[in-house]
Amino acid sequence: MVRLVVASSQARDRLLHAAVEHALEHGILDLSLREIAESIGTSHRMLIYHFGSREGLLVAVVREVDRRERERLGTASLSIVDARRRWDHLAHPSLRAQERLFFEIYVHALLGRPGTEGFLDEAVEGWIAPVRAVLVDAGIDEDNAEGLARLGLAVTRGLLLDLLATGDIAGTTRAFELFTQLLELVSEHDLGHV
Amino acid sequence: MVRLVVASSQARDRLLHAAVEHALEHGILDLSLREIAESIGTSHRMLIYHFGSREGLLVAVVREVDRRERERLGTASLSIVDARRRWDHLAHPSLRAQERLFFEIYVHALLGRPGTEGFLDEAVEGWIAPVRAVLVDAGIDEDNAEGLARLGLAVTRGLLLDLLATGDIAGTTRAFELFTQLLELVSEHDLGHV
DNA sequence: TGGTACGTGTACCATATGGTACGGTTAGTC
DNA sequence: GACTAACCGTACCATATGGTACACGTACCA
Repeated sequence: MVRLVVASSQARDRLLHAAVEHALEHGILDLSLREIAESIGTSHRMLIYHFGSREGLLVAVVREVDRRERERLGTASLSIVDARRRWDHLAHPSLRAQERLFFEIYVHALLGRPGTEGFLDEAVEGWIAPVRAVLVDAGIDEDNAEGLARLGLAVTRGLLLDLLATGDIAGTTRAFELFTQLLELVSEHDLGHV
Repeated sequence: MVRLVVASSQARDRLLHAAVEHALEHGILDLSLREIAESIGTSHRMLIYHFGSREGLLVAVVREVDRRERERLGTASLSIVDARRRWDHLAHPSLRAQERLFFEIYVHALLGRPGTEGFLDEAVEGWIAPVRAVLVDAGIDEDNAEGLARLGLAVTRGLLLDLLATGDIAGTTRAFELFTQLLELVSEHDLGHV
């Protein structure tokens, strides 16, 4: 009998967890069923069995990473107040591997590889609306909130890339604080509307 | 006889060009010697011959992409004046594939894969100094120039990622312009020194 | 007790990969 | 013309991969 819909089970969760752990350390790009299985002392046959195929596992891993990222970057953390603590939250050392994997999947999705459908929409568009709302609440001109939300996401991801590359927590924190100070100037000035 | 140092030649350039073209379209992560060779009607044996190994070719491709990126982002384009035209230059449609490949190698390097040594230093640290100089010339406070340079690079790359993901040229352009307007406010206000 | 569905391991297959052995071709040089 | 070295193609090899066939065990239920 062919398994079309994979059921959830404890064993499946264990396999998925191992796959994510493996991806966090070694990347997802050359994800190998045998390596993952070996890391928890089972056979790659199990991964095929529980996820249908390699791509099935890849989809599950992508979804899981996406879920963790969204869980971590709750809208609460997007408030523009207390920038230092917010950046510390975003850039916490224990989350480096997760962030790196996130960007890896991001690029993966840019290349249109199977298993990443919908990832980019969630990663970009899915964040603009909530950030925009937070900005408006913080007193930002509505006409500029959309652009500033986009800008804020870009700054966050750009600086996270910088941090991943250099490990310079002080420099990136300083840059992030500068950005928030710039934002504070917005409420005191008109930016002109394009 | 073993070729330790590969000489430059017309044939080698042709192979490298084909490899870069292939990477621009299909990515560099699962770079296949056979596919590249096939795309110009030769055998993968030639790539091994001219580049020593798969990794040798990968190094050459990375270097070439790095060179193109630096050639394109000359410091001239980093001036903060005429933001609209600068962004149009950065985000020119014909350069999307190149930018995507750049990010791909960036992630590649974050995972510490062979062939990407030195790439991150060039991609981040190598740009901060020139941008910083441009900012100082433009009248930015010296104490803030370093952080703003870092911020500017982050904004540029973050928005390029956004653009690659969404294709929304209008939205990203608007966000970029907002950023330059924020910068203009800097020269009129103290930012506080951390 | 017999049967059925699920879960797991072993062995295997077809394929694709990087790399090598070897032979052939061309161009330059004595 | 003969030798040499660079250049290139064909055939091959060892390996790793995703996927499949099949056998075995367990749990549940009639």
